[in-house]
Amino acid sequence: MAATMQDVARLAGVSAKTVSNVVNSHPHVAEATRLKVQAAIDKLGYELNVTARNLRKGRTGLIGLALPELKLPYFAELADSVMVEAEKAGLGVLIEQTNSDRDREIGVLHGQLRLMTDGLIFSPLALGMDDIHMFKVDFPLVLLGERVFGSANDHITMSNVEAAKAATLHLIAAGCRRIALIGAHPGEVVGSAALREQGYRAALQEAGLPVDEQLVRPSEYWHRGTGAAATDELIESGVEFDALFALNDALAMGAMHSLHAHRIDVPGDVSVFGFDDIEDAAYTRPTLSSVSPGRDQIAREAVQILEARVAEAHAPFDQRQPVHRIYADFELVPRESSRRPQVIDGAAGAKTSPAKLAH
Amino acid sequence: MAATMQDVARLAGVSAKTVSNVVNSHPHVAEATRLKVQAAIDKLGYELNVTARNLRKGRTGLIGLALPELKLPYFAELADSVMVEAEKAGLGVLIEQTNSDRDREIGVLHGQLRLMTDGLIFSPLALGMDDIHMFKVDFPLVLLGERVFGSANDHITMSNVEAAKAATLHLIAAGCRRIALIGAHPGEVVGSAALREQGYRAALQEAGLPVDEQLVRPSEYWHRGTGAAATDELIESGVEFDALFALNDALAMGAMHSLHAHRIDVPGDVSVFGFDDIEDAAYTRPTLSSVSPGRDQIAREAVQILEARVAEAHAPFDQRQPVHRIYADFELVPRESSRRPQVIDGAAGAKTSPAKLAH
DNA sequence: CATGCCATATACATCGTTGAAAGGGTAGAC
DNA sequence: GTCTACCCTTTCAACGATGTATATGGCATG
Repeated sequence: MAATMQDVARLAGVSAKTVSNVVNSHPHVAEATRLKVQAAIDKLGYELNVTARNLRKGRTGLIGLALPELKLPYFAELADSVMVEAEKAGLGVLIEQTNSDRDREIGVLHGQLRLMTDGLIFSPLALGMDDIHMFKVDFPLVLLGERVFGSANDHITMSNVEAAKAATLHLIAAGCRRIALIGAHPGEVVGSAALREQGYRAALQEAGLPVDEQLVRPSEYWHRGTGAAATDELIESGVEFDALFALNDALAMGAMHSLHAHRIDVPGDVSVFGFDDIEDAAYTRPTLSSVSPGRDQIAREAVQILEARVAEAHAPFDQRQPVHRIYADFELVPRESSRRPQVIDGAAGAKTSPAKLAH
Repeated sequence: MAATMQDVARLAGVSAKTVSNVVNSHPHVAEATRLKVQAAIDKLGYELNVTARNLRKGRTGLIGLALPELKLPYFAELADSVMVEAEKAGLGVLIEQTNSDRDREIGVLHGQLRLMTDGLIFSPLALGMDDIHMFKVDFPLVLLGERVFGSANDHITMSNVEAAKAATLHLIAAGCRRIALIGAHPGEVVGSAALREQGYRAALQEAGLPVDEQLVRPSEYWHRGTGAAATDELIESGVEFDALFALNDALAMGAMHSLHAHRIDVPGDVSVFGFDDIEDAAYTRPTLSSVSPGRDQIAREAVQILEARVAEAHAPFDQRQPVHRIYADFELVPRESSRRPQVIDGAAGAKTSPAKLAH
């Protein structure tokens, strides 16, 4: 059986509380006592029982992170960033995958695991504006993404409209005139798809270009396979286009796959722009232009806000911070896939000095 | 303040233990009582305090998963599989990233987070045979990977030698005669690199082909960037080769990037075979042949063994299971990158019916 | 010399739950 | 009518740590 503080105390000839004081580097502990206790700890191989401490303190030192799927590179990278930030704050991260499933997303808010955490960072993909009441919970909750607006939760998102507009304008500046959109969610009002499409339309309008609805291609899921399928359909429909703006990088990668299979050259015949700037983007062929969404900033703010909420959970209501609503900065990262045809030089391109387009 | 069992008990007019019995679906609870208690629970919005239960039960219901980096697709997919398995067993997963850093890997075995878990699944990349004593710990620990053999821990790995041999033989069967190896770790005796290289050499020998040491290219890290760099060097060295066997898919993707930049056609001029069969492999251009390492099986066995160890932790020593040493099955997944030149048809290839080469 | 302060250490209750053991009641067996 | 058996429920004492209040002794202050 593992040793307890009592065991250590007995061996060191002090009280359990003194052992506790040593372990927690309490200020007023005599050096001699500290050494005695430390010796006893080492001898017994004592390890603090964190569960007992948690019970006493009413906190677990863990935060939850609920996201659709770790396999999706964007979320793997987000999880990475969140874990790095959490570690700085001395917190552990309990990850839950929702698979974008409605029931699982609800489960995240009420399940067993939730009870083991002090708070939750949640990136919903299935729950939306209609479910806003579900986010009224009595534990610290920070929402990420674009599914929900106007709830009473802290919320971190990015400037989707502006970012999509900037990406589209970049394609226009490169000479593209018939820019297809891959990954639309028709009928959606909020959500990444709707907002990015909005930015796309705004850019066309600003440039005085018409929107051809045939170029707006829906795709419910944003995976490589669906991106390839949507592009196949677009090509087979016979509609002309000279650029593709994919609403995320996975779609873009699938699209490039499809273009290649149809012997359409990127960027010679068609330029491609993605969204998320996942690490893969620098290694596709050709390298993929994309929008970098400020992942680190999102993770940092999310953890910091959550931490502050956990800390104030036991404070009087009137001392609490107002609800945060944060828009993370973005950057355009142009790479080979969106070069003007005449500028192609075939060189392998890593991230080129990105146009900083701070919000 | 959150309600406790006492509060519920008072409201329902029963004892706290009865509330506990209801919450835990204890067999002998009168239906009337159950309803009374349930009503009180609903009315108060009572939620079980998991920490208190954990303290009482001496278990946390969490397992640790220590891996190098979630951003590496292989580990993201592994984490996914582990979480799915853990959920089936009613366990949560606390992920820690080591970044292949020695101190961090040691920290994983002794840090704060470890104390919050019932056991650990650990895939070390920095610690090796010299550190075998470190794995002698008094909590359930399942090791993954090829860094350590012969320790007294449960250990799950794959048949690296056989898998690498099969992949190399596949290239040979496709007509390749000068097969370069990317990602070697010279001097290493165990570890994925050493074992896979061993399989590579075995295949060449079996086919009666000589090993040209100039074709064995080292690369300490197995990332896309290093794969590209190693391939650049290989090309610039002027050594002839007609195939590349990359020791993981990231290296392979980097290699294909480099080959493309040098206008070398895959598989026309050079065939490429990777290792790990990450999801990306089906979407590279050309699609990447790879070895599928039985990730799901690894995850399943790891969680099941760990769970069994946790369960028997309080059992007498003589009733414990012997140490497990499991070799997961693998499969070859040939795709476009290793087709014989004359067989190329340019079609987009998803996972083609893979040659099952069970171990 | 009395007073108060500070550093140090302790005793005790407590966080919220559950296992063990025991109590009360009803029903069927003899 | 008593006994046994079983169902349902309760009481009590943990699990292992820490906050609060308190005790002790030394030292400085007035």
